[in-house]
Amino acid sequence: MRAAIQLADADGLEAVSLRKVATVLDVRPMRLYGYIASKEELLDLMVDAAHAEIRPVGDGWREVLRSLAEATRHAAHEHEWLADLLGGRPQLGPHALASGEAVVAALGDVDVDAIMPVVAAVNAYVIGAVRREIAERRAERATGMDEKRWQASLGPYLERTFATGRFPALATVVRDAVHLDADHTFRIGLDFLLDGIEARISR
Amino acid sequence: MRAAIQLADADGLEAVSLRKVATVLDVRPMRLYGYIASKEELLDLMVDAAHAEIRPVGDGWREVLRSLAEATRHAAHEHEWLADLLGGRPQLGPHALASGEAVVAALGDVDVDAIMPVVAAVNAYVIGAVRREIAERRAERATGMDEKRWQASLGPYLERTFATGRFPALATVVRDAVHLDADHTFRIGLDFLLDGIEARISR
DNA sequence: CATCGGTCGATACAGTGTATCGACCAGTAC
DNA sequence: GTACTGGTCGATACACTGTATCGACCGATG
Repeated sequence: MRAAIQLADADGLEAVSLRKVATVLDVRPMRLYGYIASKEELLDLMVDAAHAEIRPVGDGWREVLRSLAEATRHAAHEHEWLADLLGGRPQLGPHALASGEAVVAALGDVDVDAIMPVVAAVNAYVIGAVRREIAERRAERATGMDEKRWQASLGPYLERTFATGRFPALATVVRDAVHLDADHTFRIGLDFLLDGIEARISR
Repeated sequence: MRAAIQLADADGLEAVSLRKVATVLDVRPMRLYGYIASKEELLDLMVDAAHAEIRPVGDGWREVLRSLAEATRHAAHEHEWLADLLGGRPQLGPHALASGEAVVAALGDVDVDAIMPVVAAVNAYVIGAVRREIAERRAERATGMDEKRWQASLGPYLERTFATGRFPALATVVRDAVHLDADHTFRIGLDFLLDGIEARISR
């Protein structure tokens, strides 16, 4: 599992094959089936291992939920393959449950029936936001490693598309509105959600 | 592309191979490369085609955003493979842009600089919520097609895990709190988010 | 009718996850 | 010390993947 994470960190998720993992461990491929039942199980183990790095901290439900979100995002920045896996299968491994336990424990002052929807909503937002962010980051990297070539490559396409006049409102926003960086976008969306939660649970 | 969607609807995303698509079309595999550059491009086309079914409607920003969310979720229910692809790559195809245009156009009464973060936040929530929901649905289906066997298979594992006493808060919530169905969970999270947005943009 | 140019797709390649089953070896009985 | 037996392990094989290559073919041109 550690070997698989090593491979995924270095060359992405598609670089993880049972043969390569076995090679890293200096073992024959079929040996791995003594420990895992399938490749999917290996991926599940990788995700659970990543959850070990997600330790929400803070006082009060809002701080803890914000911490959970930031920690998850941070983990996905260190292990971009997490963005591909998060939310793809139910997470019931020990480390994932431990994260959940820490969060739920910190929500002691919240109505019991409200806890699950609140945590589910924050998790959903984080999963989606991280996926979008990593996807964009990869697309930028694919078009030449720096932002200049990215704009040079995307710009013309969008220019042409907007020039057709089929997306006037979109064109206006893209051209006129200030563009926030990834950090701000993530935090603003998270604030929307936490504000909404606060309004409802204190009702 | 339509052939690929047919295959994915029937047997899931991993059933989509260029050979099978070519067979459906009664064509030799390499012929496909006259229309697409790679399999990834085919997947992008599938996602954009799915966006054609996502047409937000309604009056006012809140109704339109809710409609966008529900329509996306509905599309993912009809095409479960969407859950695997959504958010995985930037969506710049014509139908995806058309969805964006419809949404942005309906947000005319919102401050220009607020539009992008708001739409991004709603999209992020929807992507994550849909992924989680579909993942759970698949897990249920994998353990015997009906809810009874699902609980019979998951229950013992969770019982055993909670019996260790390592996750007391989690155990309490899972045992004592009312369990919402997928529809309610989705809508409650969406309401949190829209409430939070409303509070900020009318400030 | 001959030649040329360009297109098309059969073949090949380097991989993938995993089922199968023969080889091997520790432990036992004599 | 030797013969046998049971069970484990992993080499081999299979069915499949996405896609590069390049020879064959065919329509158009001289």
